Amino acid sequence: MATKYWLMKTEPTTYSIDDLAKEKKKTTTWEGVRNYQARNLLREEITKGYRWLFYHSACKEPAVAGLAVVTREGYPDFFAFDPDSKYFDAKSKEDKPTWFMVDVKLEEKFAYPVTLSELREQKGLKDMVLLQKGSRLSVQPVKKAEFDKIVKLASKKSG
DNA sequence: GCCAACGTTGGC
DNA sequence: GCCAACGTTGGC
Repeated sequence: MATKYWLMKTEPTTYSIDDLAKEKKKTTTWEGVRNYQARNLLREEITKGYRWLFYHSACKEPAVAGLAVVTREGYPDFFAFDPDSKYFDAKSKEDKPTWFMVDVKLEEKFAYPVTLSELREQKGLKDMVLLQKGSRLSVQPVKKAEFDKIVKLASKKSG
C-alpha cells in the first residue's frame, strides 16, 4: 500500500505557506525539485488526494506550518524548459523530461506551527524521515500515525 | 556564518 | 567504475 502522507520542504523566503494562502484557489505548481530521489517520488508515488505536511526549512524556526493536498499527480516540470526560469535545465527535453512536479492546494495554515524542536520531543516521531541525521530530501514519506500526531499537536497548541 | 552530511561531477 | 573535489542543504 502506497503511503498517502508526505512532507514537503520549502524555504519560506522562497515560498511560504502565506504565499500559498494568497494564491488563486490556494493552489500552486510545485516546481523546482531538482533531486532524483525526490523526482522519483513525485513521478511515481504521489497522486491526487494525497496529503502533505507543509514544512518551512532553513529559517529561524523550522516548523510544520500547515497542511496541503495534492490536486494534480506528477507531470513534467515545464519550468525546466524555460530559459528565463531559475529552474531551467537544458538537459531536460520536452519529449523526455528529466524533472517532474505536482500541483498542491492549501488545506490549513496552522495557527501555531509545530516546530522542529517540538517534533524532536515526541517519542512517537523518532523514526520520521525528517528527524534522521543528514536527512535532506525535500519530498518525504510520512506514516499515517506521524501525520495524525502532528495534526493533533497543532490543534492542541491552538486550543 | 559554520559545518556536517549528502549528492553530483569529472578525471583517470 | 572509482573516488576526490566541489556544490548544496539545512540545522544550529
